[in-house]
Amino acid sequence: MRPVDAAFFERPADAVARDLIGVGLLVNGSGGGIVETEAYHGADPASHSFRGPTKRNAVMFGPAGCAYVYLSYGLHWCFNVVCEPGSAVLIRALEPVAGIDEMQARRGITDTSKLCAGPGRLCKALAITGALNGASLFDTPFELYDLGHAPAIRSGPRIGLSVAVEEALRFGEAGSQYLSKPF
DNA sequence: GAGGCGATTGGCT
DNA sequence: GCCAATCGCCTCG
Repeated sequence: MRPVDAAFFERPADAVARDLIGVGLLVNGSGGGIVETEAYHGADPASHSFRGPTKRNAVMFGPAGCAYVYLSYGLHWCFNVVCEPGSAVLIRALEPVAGIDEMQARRGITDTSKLCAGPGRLCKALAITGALNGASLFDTPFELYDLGHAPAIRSGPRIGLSVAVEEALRFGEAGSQYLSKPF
């Protein structure tokens, strides 16, 4: 598997999104394997960066490999990784591996197939908030690791958008039971 | 300075 | 399947 270093993220968001499937992500020791992502590129009408830098999306124009965390619908955090300037990958779902007890307690449920199945759920399970906006994924509390296997990848249209719905920029592990929605 | 809306979720019909 | 919750950001006047 390709090493997950700074150069890994300094690429177009769709390539990073595809290659992140099967990569392990931990926050303060809890997390698991990434099974679902979405790419948001700079010329993308659905991307926060589409109209240029603003206070909220400033991180998207900063260094690759940093976290872009924003509040959605006034109550859910969404976790992205910055790629090329103005682009990012939304982490939508994880297969729980480590710190499962902690994640179950934070979510208030025990069903592991729904623990991290969706961007808002994932952030709640891993305790990701706006406090981590701009933080590097190569520094604590983050940890990236190689799961050591290359899963079969599926792609399809992104979820929850009103524009650019036709582009197949959602990626996921084929047949995973931990997806927010099946492909 | 005010109004509208969103990369969602969980609960109720 | 539908709808409310809830607030920061963006657009417009």
